[in-house]
Amino acid sequence: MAGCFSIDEYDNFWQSVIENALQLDHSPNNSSQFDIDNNSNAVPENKENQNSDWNYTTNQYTPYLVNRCPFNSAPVPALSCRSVSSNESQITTPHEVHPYAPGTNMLSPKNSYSFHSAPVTASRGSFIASTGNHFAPQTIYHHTPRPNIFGQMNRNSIQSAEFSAPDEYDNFWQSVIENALQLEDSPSNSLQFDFNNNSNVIPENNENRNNDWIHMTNQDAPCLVNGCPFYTAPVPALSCGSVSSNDSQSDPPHEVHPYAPGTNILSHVNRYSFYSAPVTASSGSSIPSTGNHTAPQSIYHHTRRSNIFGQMNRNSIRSAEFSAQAQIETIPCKVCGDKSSGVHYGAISCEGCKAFFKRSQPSITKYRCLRGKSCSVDRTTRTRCQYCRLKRCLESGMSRDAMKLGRTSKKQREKIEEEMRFHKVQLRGNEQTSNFFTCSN
Amino acid sequence: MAGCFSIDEYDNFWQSVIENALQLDHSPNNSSQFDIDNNSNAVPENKENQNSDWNYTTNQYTPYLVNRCPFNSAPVPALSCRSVSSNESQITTPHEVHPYAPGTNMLSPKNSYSFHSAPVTASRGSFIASTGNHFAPQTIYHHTPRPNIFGQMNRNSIQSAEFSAPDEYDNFWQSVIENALQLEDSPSNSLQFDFNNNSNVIPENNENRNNDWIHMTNQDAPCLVNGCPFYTAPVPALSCGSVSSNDSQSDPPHEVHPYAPGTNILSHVNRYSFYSAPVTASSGSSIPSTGNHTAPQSIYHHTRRSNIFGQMNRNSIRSAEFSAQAQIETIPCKVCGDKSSGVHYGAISCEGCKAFFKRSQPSITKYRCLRGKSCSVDRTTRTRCQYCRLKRCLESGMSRDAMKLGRTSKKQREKIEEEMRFHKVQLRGNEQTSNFFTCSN
DNA sequence: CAACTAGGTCACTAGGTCAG
DNA sequence: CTGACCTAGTGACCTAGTTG
Ligand SMILES: [Zn+2]
Ligand SMILES: [Zn+2]
Ligand SMILES: [Zn+2]
Ligand SMILES: [Zn+2]
Repeated sequence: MAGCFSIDEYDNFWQSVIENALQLDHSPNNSSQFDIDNNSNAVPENKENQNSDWNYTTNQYTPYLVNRCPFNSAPVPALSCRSVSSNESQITTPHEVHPYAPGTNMLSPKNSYSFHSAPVTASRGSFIASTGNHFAPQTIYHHTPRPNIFGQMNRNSIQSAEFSAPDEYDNFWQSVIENALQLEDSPSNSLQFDFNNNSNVIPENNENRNNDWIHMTNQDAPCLVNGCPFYTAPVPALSCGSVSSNDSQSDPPHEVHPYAPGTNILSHVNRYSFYSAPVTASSGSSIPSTGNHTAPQSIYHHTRRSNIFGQMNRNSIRSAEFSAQAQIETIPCKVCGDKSSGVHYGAISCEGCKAFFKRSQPSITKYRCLRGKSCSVDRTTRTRCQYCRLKRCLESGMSRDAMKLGRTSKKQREKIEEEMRFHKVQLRGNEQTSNFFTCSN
Repeated sequence: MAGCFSIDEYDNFWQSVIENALQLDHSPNNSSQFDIDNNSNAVPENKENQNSDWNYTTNQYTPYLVNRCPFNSAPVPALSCRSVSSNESQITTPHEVHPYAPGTNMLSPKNSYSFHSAPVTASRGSFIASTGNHFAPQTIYHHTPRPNIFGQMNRNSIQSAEFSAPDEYDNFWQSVIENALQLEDSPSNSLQFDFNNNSNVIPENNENRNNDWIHMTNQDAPCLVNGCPFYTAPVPALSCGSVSSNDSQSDPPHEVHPYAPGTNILSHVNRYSFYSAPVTASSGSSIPSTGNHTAPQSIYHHTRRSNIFGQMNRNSIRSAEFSAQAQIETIPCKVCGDKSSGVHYGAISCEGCKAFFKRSQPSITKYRCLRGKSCSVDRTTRTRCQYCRLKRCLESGMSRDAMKLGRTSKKQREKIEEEMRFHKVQLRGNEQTSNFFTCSN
């Protein structure tokens, strides 16, 4: 069993896997779809040159700027095999791009459809503060390119374009990966990826100190992006480099295998993301070192994984990634049914209703209903009748006297969790939110 | 030549400058304009008391709440000498406020016309996370007061009210400052402000590595707020306190002279603002240390300056500071292509289309197309066919249910900024937008 | 402490207004 | 009828401060 893979070794392994795959007869690049020279479907040069953003980046003849991407050698599809919906502001005539083609943001979060802001990185081996990687993920640059393809599309289009790739293409690469994982010299068969016999992971008791971490560091389900070829590949469990521990570290952290599943190498990394990310367990101390490393590898693991969601706050990360731990936000606003943000003035309510109730305090009388005092109050209609909105607030039990400060007590928490469970079921069970929120009338 | 000014020394210097100036015969406070006792133009007491915002804050008899402001002893004008435009929602009868009078927001950015956001600070010497100052600039509190004076005025009015002060008043204080700068014991004559012989500034080659920094750290034009009496005063180049170095520091950073030009003491500081700001030049290294400080003072200088614009990304900062700012208006109306004014009924649209859609609400059917229901709808033709205009509105997604109120969320903002960038490029690229957006029949 | 929320801010827009 | 201009709300986001 192999020991510890260096980044180069890891790279080389996957690189050769790809290269071998490209030789196969049934490889996509041997199809006419990828025959760029005989393809009129490519972005015309003159089009590209009209837009400086496109200049050197979307040139389909030199698609990959970076040599660390596993798709480095995979061909760019030039031939459209299905149509992509587009809107009026799309730069060129819409043309098909394979979701996993280099230059596309396969792994990127749905909401990071812009790469214009992606840091243009330096050369390999440099340190990029914004990502916290010692080895700058040059793939970021790699992915700077094609924003315009999706840039002006709406989310839904992006999503489908990204993730509902033609099966053939998907399956081909998926099987390439899967076969590779069987190889004896695969990283997955190395000690480094052997979680069961690895003392390098965060000790449970540490994890448990911070709820935020519990699921994030679950190393058994490394990649969250369904459809990613690395979805099933293992996360490295054994760190090769040393890590400094806190969330604001400025020194080069340890190496993280850029393609390790669970790390979202391809995503646009928001510079602010993690400095505010949840951190250490113990107060003032650094994270307990594991072996001769100062930080648990999984912190990095976490950090990288958060990338998937870009700049989110803790709660969002937690719920978005794992939604295992129920959040109060799953319970809709008792007044209008919008997403709640906690217990305000005694009722689970949204930011809007909270602020509305606050503003309404002094004079309940000043509002007047122009209809029958039974206007509907939901997310879209809530602003149409102040009287009825305030009525709903009061009916929901909002009151200045009911203000809740400080922590949620265990009893409260229990009650809330019960309700959350109910709403989860509701959500899964057919989105029929019904009139649960209509506790009044 | 004096050495390093402490904050107290810096304060005291300016305090005494002001105090001396107030003794001068031609000082404003010796004019009848500032004779509050014999002045009927002041805010009437009963008015003040009507609005809790005014209560204790705008009491003109005790105008300064803080003793660190250089204008602490400067009088509040009570007598109007020119008129201020006002609108009906203004709380009191409009009355003149001298732009540099205490209680006015002389130093505030033009777009911070509300001070509701100014953090109400603690006592001197405490640490305020939000500003990153060890010595909390209490003047923030000081300047919280008079929002209502300008509160409901539009930007233009504010701007003129703030910055086009009566010349006499301006000139008086300007010359006071200028004279003070000539004094031997002025901070400007101290080593601390001597940029030419100061190794503590960022070396040029470092600055130049990152274009973004070039202008920001230009120490020759320290204060951006035209009209500020410190406009011409120097920025300290030599740090007196120690600074921890990285961009995500959590410890109290060094002291920054609260009144140092370039520091925007009055602005509301968003906590995340700068931790991400300085992206270092050199690979793998932390921010170049300066002397025995770990961070270059000018980064702080920059940092502070960014405050003016709150939490913006690099590009925004740059453009906001040094050129006209990028606004949503760069994105044309989705209906007619005219200049948009925001998101109305769910679509980026112009004032005209907004109002048109509003008027069209009650009777959606009443319009009729006299041609083939495919009339062109642009800036000039939009009024020719109501039917087709409304059709375009609906196609653009305008709907009463899509109303967006309140602030733009970060995600929305990101999307908008992406589109703005796109349209900027289009604009630069020869304005031949032609019928680009009309690609879908 | 860590987990919460009241309250504050202020960037935004619906809807009103009124001169063309 | 149109649309430039204005303001009362609105609500996303933040932080001080409270509580278990
Ligand atoms: Zn609500
Ligand atoms: Zn009603
Ligand atoms: Zn329009
Ligand atoms: Zn028509």
